[in-house]
Amino acid sequence: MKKYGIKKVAPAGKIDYENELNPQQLKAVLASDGPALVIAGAGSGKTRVVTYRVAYLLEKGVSPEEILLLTFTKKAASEMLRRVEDLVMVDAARIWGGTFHHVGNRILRLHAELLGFKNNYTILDRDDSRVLVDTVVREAGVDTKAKRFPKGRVLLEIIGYARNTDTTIEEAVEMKVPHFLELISEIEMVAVRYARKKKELNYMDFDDLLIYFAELLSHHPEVADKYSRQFKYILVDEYQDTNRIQARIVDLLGGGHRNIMVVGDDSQSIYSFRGALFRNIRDFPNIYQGCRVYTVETNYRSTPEILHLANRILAGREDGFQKTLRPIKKSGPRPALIRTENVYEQAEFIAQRILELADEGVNLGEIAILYRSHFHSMEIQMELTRREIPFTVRSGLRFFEQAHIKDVLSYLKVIDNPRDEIAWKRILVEIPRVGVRTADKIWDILKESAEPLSTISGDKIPAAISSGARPGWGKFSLTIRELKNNAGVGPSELIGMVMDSEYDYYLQAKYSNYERRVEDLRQLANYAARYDNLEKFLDELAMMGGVSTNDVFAVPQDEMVVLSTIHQSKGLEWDVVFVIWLAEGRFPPASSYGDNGNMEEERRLFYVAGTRCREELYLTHPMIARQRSGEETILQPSRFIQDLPADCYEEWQLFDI
DNA sequence: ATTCGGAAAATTTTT
DNA sequence: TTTTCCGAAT
Repeated sequence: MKKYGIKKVAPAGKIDYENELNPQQLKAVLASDGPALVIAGAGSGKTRVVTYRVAYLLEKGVSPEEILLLTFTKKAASEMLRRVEDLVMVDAARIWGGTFHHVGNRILRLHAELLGFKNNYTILDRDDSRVLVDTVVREAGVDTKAKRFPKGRVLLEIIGYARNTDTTIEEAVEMKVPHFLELISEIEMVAVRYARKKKELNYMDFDDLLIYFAELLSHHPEVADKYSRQFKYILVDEYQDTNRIQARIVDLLGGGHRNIMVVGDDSQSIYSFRGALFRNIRDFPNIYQGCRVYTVETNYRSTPEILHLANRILAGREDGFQKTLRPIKKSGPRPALIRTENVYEQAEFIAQRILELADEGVNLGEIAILYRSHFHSMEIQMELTRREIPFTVRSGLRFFEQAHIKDVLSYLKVIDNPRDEIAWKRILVEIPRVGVRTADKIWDILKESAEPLSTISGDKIPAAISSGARPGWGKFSLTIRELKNNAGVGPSELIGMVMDSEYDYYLQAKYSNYERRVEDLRQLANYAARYDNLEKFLDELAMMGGVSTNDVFAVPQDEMVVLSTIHQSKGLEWDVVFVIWLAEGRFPPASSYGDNGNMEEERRLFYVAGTRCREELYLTHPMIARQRSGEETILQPSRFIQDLPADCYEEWQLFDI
């Protein structure tokens, strides 16, 4: 079938900036060249400022590829670029937009040899990284039994924190898990071997995409020069959540021409656990002398009642830029505080209220339930299911992190990169009668081979493994051979081949919900159809861990209540928002107490939660909760609520009818 | 020496 | 729902 592309050729209508922006926004959008900081409070049209700014630059004659737009998620970038295209007749796809990780990857793909990698490196997602760290621990012969040694997950967190904050492993351990300080030398050794192993195997984890990006720019002036010449204008969104490395990257790229505009809100910095420094935004004007500071405070999103509460959350804070959200919307109901007997009553209240709202004509898609930690959503999920209220969960295990998805992707990975140890071992141990030991043996042979995919067919491997494992191996090698012979057909078809292979029997045997998993895989194949290049497909997926099932399936969102962690709700908004589990020990969580905790960040998190809401805000907390031991404890209301003046909310009392 | 099966434990927040 | 740990089975 013939396919048509669309190119806009009509001349762009001139944008009427004065009419479409408020005075504060206008000043920021029309800012002249040079460093600029835009402090944009929640709901103040931050995205609008960024998109109009980009459109303005384009109208001025800046060409799209000269603009670098760094955002917090890939989705935010594409959304902004889409809106730019509505404003100006320019092919916005030519603008470099995405997360630091995306842009880093794009550039590293071209220059990785300069750093001792090959350009076709494989990106490790978090689970891959964990597996590799565990492998390193095993290979290093650390005695994990004598003293309790941190697990892969924990080690990764330590290593990642140290790298993202540019500090030593020792400091990271002291900060995160001080009780492991006595094992510091072993942990340091693991960190070193992990880094070495990644280089040997041509792997980059998420942190590497940032750190090697920065290293590339600082150690190779000719590369830095090339890109800082190319990107004449740099815009960074959510600058309050950048870490030291990211700030350095901005510096290295834009330090010369200084046409850097950073946008953010220091009150919404909620990622310090992964190294974000809200100092970055606070100190920006000092680092960039002559920087102009623009403040955008008019809030278009929320009612005065909600903003009053939001402003009070952060009242008395010393640090940061002074700003007060100024309402423009008409008055609405006061936020409600509901104390419930226990978690079940909390869930029942919310479900009931949602049904009432639906009766009043509120669209379910305009309702969100926000919480601090994913597991806080469990009772709610059960209650909504029981009452057949449709909902979508945007936290917890992500679509691409599910076992069967990762299995099938591993088949594709070994075709794309036959030296991918993690992917090989993952699928090898799924062969009947093959476990870790046999997988090690097979990998040793593959590793030494000049062409691993051809070695699959020889008799070298059957000779090395036990007779029990040979039949399984035979079928497996056939599948690999078939994939290899069709490597050019595109990821979607390859996924189909894996599904038709012996792997299907494995799935049936292993999982009780086989049907649903097969359906997932069909959707994955469906999704893959939009890619014709295997490497690109795998790259995107590795960095899309945060994508939920619904993003992949393109299910219409407007019919479902959204359940989300507050972190994931950043940048989004709903008419009705429930913030749940507002009890001491839950939100703020126990981990935020004490010297190593970060109570101020928790408070900002509460601020983010409240400011997601347009009309009706509900704060709930159970008064009694069952501990894991089975014991019932009385919960204190969250200090965030106790600290609020009483005029911020009204209290509702529940009674049986 | 390995694999496999069942029971127990564990889940902050994420590019 | 998944990882981890341990003893039985091959």
